[in-house]
Amino acid sequence: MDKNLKRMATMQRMQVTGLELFYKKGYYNTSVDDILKELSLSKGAFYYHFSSKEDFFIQIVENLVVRKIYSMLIEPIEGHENPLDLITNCFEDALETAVHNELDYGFVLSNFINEFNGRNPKIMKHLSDILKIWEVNLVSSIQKGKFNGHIDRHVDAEGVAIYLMSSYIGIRTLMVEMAPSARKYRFMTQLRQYFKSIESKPQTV
Amino acid sequence: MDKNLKRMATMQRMQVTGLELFYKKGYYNTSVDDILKELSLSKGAFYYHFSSKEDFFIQIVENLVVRKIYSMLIEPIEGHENPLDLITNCFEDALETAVHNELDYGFVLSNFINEFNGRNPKIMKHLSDILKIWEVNLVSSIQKGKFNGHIDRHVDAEGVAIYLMSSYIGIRTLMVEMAPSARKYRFMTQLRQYFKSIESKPQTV
DNA sequence: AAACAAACCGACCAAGCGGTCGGTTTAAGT
DNA sequence: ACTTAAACCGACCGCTTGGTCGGTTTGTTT
Repeated sequence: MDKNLKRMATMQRMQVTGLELFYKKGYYNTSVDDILKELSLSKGAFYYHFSSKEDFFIQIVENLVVRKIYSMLIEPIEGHENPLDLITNCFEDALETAVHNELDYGFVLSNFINEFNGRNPKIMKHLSDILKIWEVNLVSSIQKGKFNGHIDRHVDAEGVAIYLMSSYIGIRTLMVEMAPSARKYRFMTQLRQYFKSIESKPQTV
Repeated sequence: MDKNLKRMATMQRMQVTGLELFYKKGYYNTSVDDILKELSLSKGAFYYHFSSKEDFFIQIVENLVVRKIYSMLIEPIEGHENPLDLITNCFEDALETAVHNELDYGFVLSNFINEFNGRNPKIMKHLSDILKIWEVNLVSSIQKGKFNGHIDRHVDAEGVAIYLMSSYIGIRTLMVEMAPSARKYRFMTQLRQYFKSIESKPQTV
């Protein structure tokens, strides 16, 4: 596509373009030829590097999707500040990125989970693992917040994590469907409202 | 399948089976022949009743999906009681149904939105319409709650609706992926926490 | 029983799919 | 210059897909 991508190893280029198209059109609705056409490469090149379409996809998940989730949703909440602020900013940034991406097709991870759920257990396993990592990091962040006095000691960290993940997955679906900017704003306002209700109350004991 | 379904009009049977398979395996991953095999019918019968696979799907959405959303998510919140209670019970029931369905593949509507988003605008329009109906009903329910003194006058009804829809869509995705019962419980607990934060405070003026 | 249309059958088609394979190009080592 | 192997090409295979169509069955009307 670009001149500076010319030197990128063929395998890498295939994976990047593969993720682009799988994300845009879905796995089953994207053929190997679609990807190869985009890169002016042949079937031979593809099956020289990957043993199957499924294997190709799993490598994409392991390499590119994992990294995306880390940089967008995990690393931003890893500081020592108030977790509620970190999460608020993290979501704010992630959603803002989606708003400004005119070719947004939703949350990569939940899109794929939806597509493979009950259809391909092998791939589902890989996607579930990523989800688990996100969950674990959210939980430990919230627990840290409880310990540091930012979050009410009585709240269930697991519960908060599930609730946050749910709402994020959902808003990303809704933003794709219509009025992303307005929906993002409304979502963030309610998120702050919810956070206010679980932050530690000053008059404790 | 069942003896008592034998009298069901062929068109209806096709739609019911079609929805079953589309929901289970996805639209693109389900062939017309898959549906016909299940019913022991032929291509001729299918294309006598429907002009294309797409047309078939749209009729399924208009007939069956709409009704499902109405009975599961809209009618249960139509009473005159406290909307926060109505919505809580509505979500509780909807999620409990999912928990007890061992063959659960997530929220029909969001699954299809994910599959068709950016790929088939015509179908997307029909799905968006249903989402809009849900949103409108949630908003009016919440506004009623504000008027009747159940919900704090300062909350943004649109915002609450979007937040509720987001979280519901998300938790359905998460429940499909793992531990549905535990996740449902945690979700409902946090939902109640959130609702506590937007209910009308007794000491108002 | 003749007529007729609605409902249904199933062989068929072109196109597209994932995957294979014998052969060619490219580039580095000697 | 020769060898060797990695990288790549593209014709090809078997199979499935959505969709077509000439023909048969079924049920109702007269």
